[in-house]
Amino acid sequence: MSERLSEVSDSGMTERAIRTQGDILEVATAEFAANGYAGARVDEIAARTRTTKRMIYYYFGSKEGLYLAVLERVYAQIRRVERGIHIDEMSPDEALRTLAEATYDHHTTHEEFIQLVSIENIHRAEHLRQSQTILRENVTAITLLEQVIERGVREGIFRDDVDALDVHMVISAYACFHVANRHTFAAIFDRDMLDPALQESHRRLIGDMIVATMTDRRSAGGER
Amino acid sequence: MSERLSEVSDSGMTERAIRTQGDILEVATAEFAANGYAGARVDEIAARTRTTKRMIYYYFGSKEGLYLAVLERVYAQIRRVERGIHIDEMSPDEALRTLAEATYDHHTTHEEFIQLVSIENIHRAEHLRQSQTILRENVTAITLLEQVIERGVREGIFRDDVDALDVHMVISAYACFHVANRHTFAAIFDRDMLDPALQESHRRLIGDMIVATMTDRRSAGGER
Amino acid sequence: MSERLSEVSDSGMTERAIRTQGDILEVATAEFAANGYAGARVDEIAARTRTTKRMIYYYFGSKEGLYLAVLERVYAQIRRVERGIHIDEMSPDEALRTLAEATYDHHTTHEEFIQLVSIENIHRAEHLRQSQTILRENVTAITLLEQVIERGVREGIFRDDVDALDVHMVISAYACFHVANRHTFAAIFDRDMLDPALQESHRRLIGDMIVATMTDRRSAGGER
Amino acid sequence: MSERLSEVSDSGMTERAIRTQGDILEVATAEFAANGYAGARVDEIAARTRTTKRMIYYYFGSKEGLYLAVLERVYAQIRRVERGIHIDEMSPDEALRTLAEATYDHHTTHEEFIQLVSIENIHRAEHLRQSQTILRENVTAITLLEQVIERGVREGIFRDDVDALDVHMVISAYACFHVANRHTFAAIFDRDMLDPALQESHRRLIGDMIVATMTDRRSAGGER
DNA sequence: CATGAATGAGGGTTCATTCAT
DNA sequence: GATGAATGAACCCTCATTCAT
Repeated sequence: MSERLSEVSDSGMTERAIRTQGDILEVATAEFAANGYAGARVDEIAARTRTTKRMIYYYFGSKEGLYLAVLERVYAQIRRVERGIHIDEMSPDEALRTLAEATYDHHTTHEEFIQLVSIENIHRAEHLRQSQTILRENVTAITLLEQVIERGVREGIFRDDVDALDVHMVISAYACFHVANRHTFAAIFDRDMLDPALQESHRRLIGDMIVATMTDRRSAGGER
Repeated sequence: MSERLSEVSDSGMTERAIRTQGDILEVATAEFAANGYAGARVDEIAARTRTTKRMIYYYFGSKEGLYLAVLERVYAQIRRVERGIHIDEMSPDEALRTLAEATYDHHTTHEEFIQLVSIENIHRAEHLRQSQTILRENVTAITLLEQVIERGVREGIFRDDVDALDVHMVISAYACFHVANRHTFAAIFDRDMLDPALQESHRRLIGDMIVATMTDRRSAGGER
Repeated sequence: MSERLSEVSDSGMTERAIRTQGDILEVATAEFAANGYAGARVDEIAARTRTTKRMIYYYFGSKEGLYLAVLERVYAQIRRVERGIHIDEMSPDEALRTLAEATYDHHTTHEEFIQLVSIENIHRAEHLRQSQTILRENVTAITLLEQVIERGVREGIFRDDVDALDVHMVISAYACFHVANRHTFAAIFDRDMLDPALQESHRRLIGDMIVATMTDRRSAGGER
Repeated sequence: MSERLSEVSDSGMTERAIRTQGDILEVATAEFAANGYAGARVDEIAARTRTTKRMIYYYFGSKEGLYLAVLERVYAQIRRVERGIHIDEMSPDEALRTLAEATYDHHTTHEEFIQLVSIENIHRAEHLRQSQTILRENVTAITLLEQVIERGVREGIFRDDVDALDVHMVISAYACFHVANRHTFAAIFDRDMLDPALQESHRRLIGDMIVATMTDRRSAGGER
């Protein structure tokens, strides 16, 4: 199952098979994201596809197998974005801001990814844990951050008691929240966090926060 | 439906009826939080209760009615926490840190609440929107924040381009993420964000961040 | 599951429930006997019942559960027959003949039982082994035989190198075969072993065989 | 369909085609014997074969066609055994014992044959009846028995009210039972009828029985 | 208030079989 | 001859919900 997506580029499959699978995956991604794992209907997915329900089982074995493939697909996508970021010639704080904004941009434009992550968490990540591919490839997400922070600390402009994983968490939390909690937030406060009018300032805010925090004199070191 | 909980304190119900309802709600909260709306089973809830499935329908009308009552219950709980916070004699930055930590404390100790919020978002808050009680009472959550920020801005120590809702969002995002994305984060990075060993530093970090951001000279207004 | 049938006489069930279950069991017995475990259709069983398919799952949990209940039912029936046999005042050979004929009579008039046993054997008795009730109660089937044979050996009229289980096997084999292999035998040799015209002589033959064998001078002990 | 196997020896087929068919038949025999007709899976058979599912349909037309071919194969095998028995110079009782033991030997060493016969009986021999080959060739199974019994009766040492088909039935019943009911018998009485330690005495027992019965003075003729 | 019995609609899954290449 | 892709019918099972007592 974990290998399916990579096989797509192999020649073990016909053009048509690739298209069919891709078609199913696209529809399934939307359905699972919109209704949760239990709420999604295999029948409904099949109905929105060029093919039949039977093909879903032919290619993915089960509802869970399909869900897993969907998960791998969206995680593969975010990896591609991460690989496209280049921060070699920036100052540490510039780099930090760039990384923060890249995450913000990805998450706010990939609602389905965030929804699937939420769903996965409701299920205690039990499906995610089955995918060695995802686990293996996605740890590297913080490699860039580690390098930047190390440089900032070495140059004496970053506090040294906040590690890369903490920073990643803060950035992810901020970006995720925009999408994941969009609806309850809007219902209660009547503000759509993804309103284009807010985008620029929100995009800047996460950069501000992370840079202000890492370069803050009072917080860093001292009495702690 | 939305009025049911308030009836509890009325005298239209026997002691026993109140206990039965409370019992059902407690079990239902756990079940919905653990499995999502579609994933939760009415049978399972009934089985874990002292009463029978028939009682669930007697008191709550339907699965959706029960879910709504559960939502109202957990939202009522967070309101009680908010009402208990007193920041009148603190400096704006102290107050900000206090509010941030209170949110952090609540969310990290009420996993079920966060899970239910996640679930509600997957369903585009369509249930939440049905409860006037929740909507009416929970907007007030930012009243305190508004006062603090206004004071800080007036005193010239806070930037003025970040409003109370933004600050609330940032704090909520941080606190939510710890619980909501706990499992995927742990699966990929092998770090449990709720690990007691991390609690102190994580608790401080959100205060640091919000204070550093609001008091940062470079970020506020000016050149941008 | 194993306790179901005995519960029937308890008061934990309404009259109606007992009837419903009995109805289902009767139809299911016929269906499984006629089509095998895999070949039987739950839909078909439900259709031939006063109730619906849902009730089958309500009472028996699964196709397998139903099959198991069917198995217990037919095995309970044969136990009742066995308990009704009285041979206390017969001579050993008379008793032997009586027991043989009782088995012959039961098997040839309970086609479904034999078919279910055949089916069970195709599945390596994996269901039977799950029923402690059947296993526990049906070993006693040879108690009578043991007593009779012991008496015959003691009186010196039976050979002593054939034990009760062997005799049981011989009798069962003969009686089973009439029903279990009825169709292939008829197809090839054009003789219906259950033809009423043959019944008398076939009934006597198994008695003849078992008595002749046990009392045969040449076979017993001696030169072997 | 019924003619397929005979084609094998014709030259209308390549070496390879013959091997492929044999391969399929062997696997199919095991699958049908182990799971029954409905329980056997064409996919599974194909998977255990060197060839693909398509080939099964190419050679055998359908699941039923394959099953029929399997049936013909195992019945052809037992015919070969029968043809190998020579009893011309034996006394009637010796010959009888020899035939009984031959059947016992064949059945206890051809579990799949017995299982397939059981399965066929569950389906009321409806497949068997389609194969003229099997029906035509297997009636001859009792020719030898007929001759022996006739001789015994003529010589006055055999009773004359038990015909060859009855004897065949008794012998078959005994031998079949060892294999066909092996599992339920073992489950209930904890004795494996095919235990090598029992083989010798069980092998002798059927001979004893049939000879004792046919030569028994009391049973034959007389008062009946 | 409370309980076991009952239900209809639909959900996931599987099977034998066929098509296109 | 051989292969992967595709299919429709049906199969087992489950769920929220209601009824009778």
